[in-house]
Amino acid sequence: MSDPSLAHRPTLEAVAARAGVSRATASRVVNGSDGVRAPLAERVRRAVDELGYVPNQAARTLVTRRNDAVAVVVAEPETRFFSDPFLTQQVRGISKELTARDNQLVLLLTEGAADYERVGRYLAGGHVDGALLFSLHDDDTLPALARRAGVPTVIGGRPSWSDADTLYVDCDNRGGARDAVTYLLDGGRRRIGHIAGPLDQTASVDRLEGFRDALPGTDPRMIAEGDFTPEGGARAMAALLEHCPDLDAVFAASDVMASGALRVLRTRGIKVPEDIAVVGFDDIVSVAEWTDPPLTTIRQDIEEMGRMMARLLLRRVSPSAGDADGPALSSIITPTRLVVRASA
Amino acid sequence: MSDPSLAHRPTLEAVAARAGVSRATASRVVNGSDGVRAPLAERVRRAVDELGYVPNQAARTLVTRRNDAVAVVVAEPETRFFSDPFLTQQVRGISKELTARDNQLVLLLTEGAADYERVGRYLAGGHVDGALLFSLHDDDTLPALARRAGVPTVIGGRPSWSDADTLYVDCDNRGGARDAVTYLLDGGRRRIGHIAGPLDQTASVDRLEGFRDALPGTDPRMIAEGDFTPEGGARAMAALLEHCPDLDAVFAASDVMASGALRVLRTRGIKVPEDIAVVGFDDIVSVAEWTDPPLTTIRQDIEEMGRMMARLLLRRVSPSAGDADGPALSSIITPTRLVVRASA
DNA sequence: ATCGCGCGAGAGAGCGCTCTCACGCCGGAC
DNA sequence: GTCCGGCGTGAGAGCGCTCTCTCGCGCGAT
Repeated sequence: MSDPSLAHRPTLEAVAARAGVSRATASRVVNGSDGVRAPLAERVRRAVDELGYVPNQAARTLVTRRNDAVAVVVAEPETRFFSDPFLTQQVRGISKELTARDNQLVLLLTEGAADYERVGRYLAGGHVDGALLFSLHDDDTLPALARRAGVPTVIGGRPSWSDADTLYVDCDNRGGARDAVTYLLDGGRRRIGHIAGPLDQTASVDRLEGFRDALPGTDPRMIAEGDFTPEGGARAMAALLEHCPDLDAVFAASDVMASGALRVLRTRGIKVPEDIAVVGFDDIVSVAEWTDPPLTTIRQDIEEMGRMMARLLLRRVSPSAGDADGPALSSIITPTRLVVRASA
Repeated sequence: MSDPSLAHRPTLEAVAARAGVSRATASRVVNGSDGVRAPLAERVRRAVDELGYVPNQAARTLVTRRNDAVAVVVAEPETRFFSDPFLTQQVRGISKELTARDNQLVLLLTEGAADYERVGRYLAGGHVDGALLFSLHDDDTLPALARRAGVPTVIGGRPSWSDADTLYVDCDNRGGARDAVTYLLDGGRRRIGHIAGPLDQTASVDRLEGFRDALPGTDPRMIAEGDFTPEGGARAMAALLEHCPDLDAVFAASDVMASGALRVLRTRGIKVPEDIAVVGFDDIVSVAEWTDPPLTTIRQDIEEMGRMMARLLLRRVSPSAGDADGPALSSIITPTRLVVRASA
């Protein structure tokens, strides 16, 4: 309020005056459009420097209808499931990509229905050029909201519905899970249990599918559902042990649940990996490297997934700008990689 | 881009026309200023609803010079130290407070000097009304940058310089540390070591001070410097054990370092808390509750600190708006609380 | 009945920018 | 030498909103 340095912010008009050109020409130079002769352009650039001119984004947005800003919408209740570092890393990737393309990141955290309405209004308000949607549950209304608002979106994680028009970025959950189990099988394990995530999330379902791919016809009691928390992992581990005392391996659908499982095993004096091998999923370093023993897990490049989401969205927002505009945009499934540590 | 629903966004003009009033009156109603007679106001409100009118923020900003947006600037390199959950929680608090006051959160992550320049330009560009600065190191240029840009700021964590004009929010690091050590002393521990954080951060220094308050004249070798990582905590623990084999307690300046320390103790077969008691700091639930044994620690209300930062900034931005405007704004030190779990 | 006052409403001027359009100038073709 | 075409530049019209200023109306006081 009444800040001097904000008050004397030079306008394009001032730059033009100083450079002895019209506002239109100054604008052309500032926006890098060609067709301005070198000496003039140079004069304008000097004036910009001398005055410390910075374009007023509001004025620009008002006429161009572009915000150069993207919303990242995170549905809070679900955030807990995906342990926090996951989100943080993804946001980091998004931020980098957005920055590289001169876009801003507006963070919208929601909790509860009232917030959805607020987000809907915000998106409809045309404040952002696009939105990145996170941690949706099965019948989440957020994508519909965004669509109604006419805001291009990209979703983090495969949504439960299929729709050619819906763009998302996810890792190869199924393939990764398959790899994990295959690795256990290759290591001679035969009685392999699975700690699944909540089955109303596609990631959990896909990982379970992968487990089944490698181990068809598994007794359903070898599969226990957790909730992506350590507690859930611990409970699931206990259940597994109960149904199958001679278990020799477990594949958990997340590192965090695996850490809960490890805890139960340690408490009961069961040696990992000697008695039971454990494989996680995610490779969240702060978890997987610091469990005891360190966790063998399936790595997904979380930050890169973030970058990809941002890139995809930006291309959707302005098809011409992106890379040499390929054909239709499509969802992306990133590969996973087995990272062997000590737990299996 | 050419989106239909964005294209027909109704303007205030349209609302006014539908309600049969002037644009000025419509504006008055939309902005909740009084002095519009009830029936007219009602007509305008109905028109807004029917048309689904949402004010164009860019146009509004252009004239009011207010953005209703706040930047959260996080200096990346340091982020690793404060383990991620810390930041996430704080941002959550900020987001809630901002949302409640109809402000947006623009997230700016930086890494390296080049990014600082970019952030400087952004702040100078007047895109936001204020900035929240995080994880600064000792001679960080960010605050100066923000000041030059004329953007009101609030800093997360006590900065190393003192300056009446600088507002920050931090927890009572010193008092918390003192409480931790006092608790250990009360439990009969006598040979207490300290795993400090990097001493170029005020939080580490303050916690060390608190340690010394409770245990004046401690042999310097009872203090080992870590770096807020589990590895650092582990190394520091090992060093402590070396210099003082009959240690009976450790106060670590962070939960994350404590987790590293616990690991070393477990490896060496030293029982916690029987042989050595361990107290952490932060109470990052995902860490403290899931170490083995669960960590006794000093709790700081991270989310609340985030809220306070936001509130402070908003009051600084528009002194009139805030609560019944108290006198001068001042920095805030929040209390800490000892949380007893199993490790001490 | 006249005057003045105050409140509610409208008219209109920008905020700083982009972009279309018109214009002037220079070079090449006739 | 005249004409045309095209490129480089300037003039000006808004984008959608807020806010000041003015105006008109109805009321109480004289």
